[in-house]
Amino acid sequence: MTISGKSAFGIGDLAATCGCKVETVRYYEKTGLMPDPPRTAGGHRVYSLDMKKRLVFIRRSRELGFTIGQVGELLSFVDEPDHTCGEVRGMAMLQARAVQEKIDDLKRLQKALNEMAARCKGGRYKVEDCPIIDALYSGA
Amino acid sequence: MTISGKSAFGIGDLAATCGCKVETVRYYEKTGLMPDPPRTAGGHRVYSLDMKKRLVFIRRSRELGFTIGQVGELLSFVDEPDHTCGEVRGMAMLQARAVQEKIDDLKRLQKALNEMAARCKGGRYKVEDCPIIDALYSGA
DNA sequence: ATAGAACCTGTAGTTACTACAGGTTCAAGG
DNA sequence: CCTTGAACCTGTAGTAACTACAGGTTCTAT
Repeated sequence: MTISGKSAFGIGDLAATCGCKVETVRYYEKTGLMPDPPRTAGGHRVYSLDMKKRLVFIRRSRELGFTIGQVGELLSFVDEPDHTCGEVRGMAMLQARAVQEKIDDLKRLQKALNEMAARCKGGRYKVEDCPIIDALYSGA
Repeated sequence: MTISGKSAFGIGDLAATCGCKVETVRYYEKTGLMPDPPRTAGGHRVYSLDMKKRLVFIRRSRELGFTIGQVGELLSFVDEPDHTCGEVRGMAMLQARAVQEKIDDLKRLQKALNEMAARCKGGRYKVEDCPIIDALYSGA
């Protein structure tokens, strides 16, 4: 709290406000996503608002399905703004398409689950007729 | 190929037609998702069409984001048809609720991705002006 | 001044695979 | 029938992205 006159906080506060674990922050540091922060005399990490922003960006990107490597790519756009907006957009759209596919698959599975629940009222079903299996088997 | 007069194949063919690795099939066997298959005199695994169906189901379920444990639950519907109707129905509906939650999460993610991608025309803007980066970066 | 919360490093565990290493079996050609 | 090389076997170790200790130090509040 005394390295900078401005807002500065420890790793615990940083993690808490960003909704992740302290260990995760250190992990991001080890993998290079987060830079080595300044330390107190005793060795405690001290973070600035910019670092908090960066961690928020990393966490949200991860939630959106980007890998650590992809987040690193995105951050390289920030750290070295030599790339176009289109490159970043391309990554997001690729991710959006994958997400849509997951949604479609899940909808089919849910339909099958509901069908099966309905069929269970009657009595026994055979494996060959199982609508769950069938829902996911189509395509191979 | 000679254990049964019907269609039977080795682990390599099974994996290939299901789009996964041989090691993955053995891993599923180790974790109990796939049953121990019959073997040739020399110890090679021999698979039937039913086993292929099961593996396809597992792979697709995993792609949908179910954990190994959850896939096991889903498969228990197939493996243990001696459950009472109420039991099976309850489990199916529980799974359906989990599926719905997944769908909701994914829809939320996709909305965010699409919104952000839409705001970015994909042109030659520099990254400082990229709305995707901006949207994620200024989240908190 | 001191209790105890928060921090430090480092290692090991988790999930769901994936990649060898070193040896055995199978199926096809000669 | 015999050989050869692809495919198989077991078992261990590595990967991503965390997560959880263990054992020790620092910070903060009373």
